[in-house]
Amino acid sequence: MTPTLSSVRRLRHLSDQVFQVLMEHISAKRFPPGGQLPTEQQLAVSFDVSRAVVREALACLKADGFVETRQGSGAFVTQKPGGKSFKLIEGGSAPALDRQHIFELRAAVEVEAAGFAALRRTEADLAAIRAGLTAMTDALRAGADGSEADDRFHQAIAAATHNPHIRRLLEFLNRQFSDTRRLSWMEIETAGEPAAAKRRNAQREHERMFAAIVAGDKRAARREARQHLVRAMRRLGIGVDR
Amino acid sequence: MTPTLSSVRRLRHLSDQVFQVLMEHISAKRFPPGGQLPTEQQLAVSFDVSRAVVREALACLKADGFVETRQGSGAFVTQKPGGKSFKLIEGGSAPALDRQHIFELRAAVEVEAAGFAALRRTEADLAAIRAGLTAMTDALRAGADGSEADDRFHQAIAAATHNPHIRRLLEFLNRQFSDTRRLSWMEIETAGEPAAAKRRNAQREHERMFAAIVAGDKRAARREARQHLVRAMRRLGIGVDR
DNA sequence: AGTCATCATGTTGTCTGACAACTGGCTTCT
DNA sequence: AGAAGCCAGTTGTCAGACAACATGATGACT
Repeated sequence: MTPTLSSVRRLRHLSDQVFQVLMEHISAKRFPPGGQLPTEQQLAVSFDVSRAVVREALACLKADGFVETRQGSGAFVTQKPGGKSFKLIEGGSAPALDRQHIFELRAAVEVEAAGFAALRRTEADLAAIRAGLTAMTDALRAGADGSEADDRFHQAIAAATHNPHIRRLLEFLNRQFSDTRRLSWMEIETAGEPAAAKRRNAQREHERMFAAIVAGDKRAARREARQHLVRAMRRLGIGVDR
Repeated sequence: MTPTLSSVRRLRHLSDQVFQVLMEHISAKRFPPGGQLPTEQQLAVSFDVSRAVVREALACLKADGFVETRQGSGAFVTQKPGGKSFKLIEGGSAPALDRQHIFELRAAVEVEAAGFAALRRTEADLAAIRAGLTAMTDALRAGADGSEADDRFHQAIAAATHNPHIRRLLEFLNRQFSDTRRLSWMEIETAGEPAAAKRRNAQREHERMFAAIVAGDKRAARREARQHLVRAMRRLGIGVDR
């Protein structure tokens, strides 16, 4: 029951702790890029855990692209660590997951996505976007939660860019955002009386975005998307720099 | 030497194969979100591998946020799979890593980054950007490879946004891009005679971006950044939709 | 002496078996 | 009926062993 004991055995999974410590060492360049790590045996005795735990931690590091192993040779830090995956919450050190900064990134991509959608949309794309739009209208009329329809609308636009990376990044950011966004809608629901009015405004902005995309007007699509997102930030109570 | 043999044992590591198959099943929603996976034992006998291999594959899936395990209960698919990390090369199925689409994404973020940098840059930020600029000039004058200075210039702008997510995403995209970009510079070196002229043009665009950021003119910064990136795409021989 | 095959050693990859920690449902006792 | 405790099942961890592979040293042959 010594207090120092808890510092080692507190986190549920040993492999998580090993992962975190190794990640920290790599981030601090205590293990320099391209350098070789200690052997699994050495790490195991060093951390006082079994080799299986070390291997699991290394597997996570490999998955994130911080380490690569060569059978018979050893484990090495990647020249450009972290080159395989992008995470909002960097391993261990959480930068607060602030809504404003994430939303700014989302807006940057979404504005451009609207522009590309205007250029490249097919008839099928337009149909999908329209479907999201009408679903939103129906939800609004029924007084239901329109967030799902909102998702579909934006996802359809992302798909219309025909750029898989833009589409997948927006999916990723929305996934990270959905929890807080649900919460925000609830806040609006409870706190703000003119919730319905806000939604009607959002819907009007959606329609203007859609019109620009239908017209194939890239600049207008970007402008409308930007306006929609800026206003959405205001509606969600997120600070916005213009 | 039978051909069927290769289909099973071609990927070096068994855990990679298991990871890929499981990932495929999850992507195809054969294992639905929120659903429970078979036990490690069952997976082991099903894949005809040891439980250690299965555990390593599951560790990768956990690291990417597709699966979460509850000790004593089992392993479950996340409600929103893939919510923890964004990768350009989706697990196994490589979407060709096409330069155009990645560059489009990079441009979207970098244009917005220039805008935020114009709004938020401190004196230290301006000094860092200027340092990258002068380094580029020196490299250009010395006839050296200016790609490193170019990196520093763009990274300094990304840092000036004071938005860690935008900065880190640009770092990530540049890391993915650096290999192909180095190649592209070489192509320019060999194929195009007016390589020096192209670099001078790029440098002029950089200076205009910098001037807009110094002036704190968000719209001008965005405009110059967009123009720079569009022209960079042309210089690199990447198709560009305007 | 120089070159090449061979081997010894060390490292990662995989297998096997076992036990600890924990969960959830079931039984059993009051 | 309600609550306590037990029990099978599952993940987490440990230990030891062997296979696959890489690398440098050793030795044989030209």
